[in-house]
Amino acid sequence: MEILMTDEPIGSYFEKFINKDSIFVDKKYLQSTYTPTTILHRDEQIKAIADILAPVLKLERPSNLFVYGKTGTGKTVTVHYTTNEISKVAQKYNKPVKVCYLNCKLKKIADTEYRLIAHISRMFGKAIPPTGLPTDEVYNIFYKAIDSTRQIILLVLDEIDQLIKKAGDEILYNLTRINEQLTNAQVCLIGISNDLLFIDNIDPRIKSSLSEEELVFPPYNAIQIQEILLSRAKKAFKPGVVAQGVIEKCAAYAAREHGDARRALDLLRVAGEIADREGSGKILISHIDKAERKIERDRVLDIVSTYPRQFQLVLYAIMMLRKSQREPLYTGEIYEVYKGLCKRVSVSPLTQRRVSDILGELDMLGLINAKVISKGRYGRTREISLSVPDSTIPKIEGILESALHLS
DNA sequence: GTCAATTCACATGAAAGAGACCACGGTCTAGTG
DNA sequence: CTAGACCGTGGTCTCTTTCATGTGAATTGACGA
Repeated sequence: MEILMTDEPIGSYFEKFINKDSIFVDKKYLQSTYTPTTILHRDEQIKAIADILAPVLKLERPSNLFVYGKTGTGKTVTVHYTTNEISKVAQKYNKPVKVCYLNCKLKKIADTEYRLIAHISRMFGKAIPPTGLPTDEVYNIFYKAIDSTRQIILLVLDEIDQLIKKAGDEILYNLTRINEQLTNAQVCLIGISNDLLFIDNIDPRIKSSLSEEELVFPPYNAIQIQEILLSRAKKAFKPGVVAQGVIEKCAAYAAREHGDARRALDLLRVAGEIADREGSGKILISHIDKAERKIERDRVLDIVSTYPRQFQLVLYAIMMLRKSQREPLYTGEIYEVYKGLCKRVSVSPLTQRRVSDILGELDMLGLINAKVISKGRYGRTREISLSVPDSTIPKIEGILESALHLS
């Protein structure tokens, strides 16, 4: 959030804002929710998905499909696109094909068995309370809801690895066997996963029925990302506002991060916003650097201010300890400082077991670097260091201190 | 010097509990005709 | 007689605790050269 630095009246600021011409034509083309009309560098995959799913148009149940690939390799967008096309055609020929897309990562929507089934049922117009019903009851409602008419349902489960990690693989077992319970309707599962190893850790029976077909999305290379960026930038920005080398730099950043196109698009969009706000009529390379820092800072600050108090306490303990002591830090030390901190703010401390998990989660979030090491005779522990840029540390401290009512 | 056993300081897993939230069905109450 | 208020029961969900088991290499100490 940039702060208004001048002392002119706020009204005229807004007026300026509305009159100021932005370098954007339409930002939506750079947002990750946008599905482009043509997808670059994914022809093979589109063709493969189309081949696999085509039988739905004859009302035959296609094989279940499992899609792998790292983040930002276009899995979601490609599946979206293909299933959209299918439902368009199906509509044209009046075939009862329905596509259900669900992102399992979204909290409070589809991160447990109950919620997943409830959410799908709601898509079919059944009202299901957010909690309170037995799970098999919800299944019954679900069966009734979809089995009432003859139809084929393409159930797309995005980030399915998250769901399994949190809720176990029983859901998948139930889902893969769902067709046995149905007389009219048929369900085809399309699983999308970021985690390439995930399928190896589930029950082999489920594995074989879920991944009747598999499809791997390779990362984009830098050139491909450039082309993608270019095609989106053409629509999103006014002509000529993107300086030489900007696209290339964005692509290079993203290619470094295993070819994550989403990241590249975010970077470009934020760079555009910054350029806009600075009143510079062009996006320069320096804006990309600023954008990268801003994205990271916003992400970190968001986590720090929204996560539960116990997480904040652990993080604050790490930051305190870091001042008096050289990194790396170890779990035991942090726990001691944490306990002291709890006493100070009169919060009952958690067990070390729990704190250990919290440290693991902070690591996953990328706020700290935690590596399990063995110090031989002196035990096994996590070696921990803070992994946020130094420039944001004072801000984090500020947020934590006010959130925890420390002085 | 070499080798296996020991040992530390946690990590990691599994299970179960606490407390918040919620639906459902039954009972009670007050208002209505 | 009926709509709504008010329980009790039984369910989910998240965060935790409890108990149990695992683990990797520095250290130790026995052994043989």
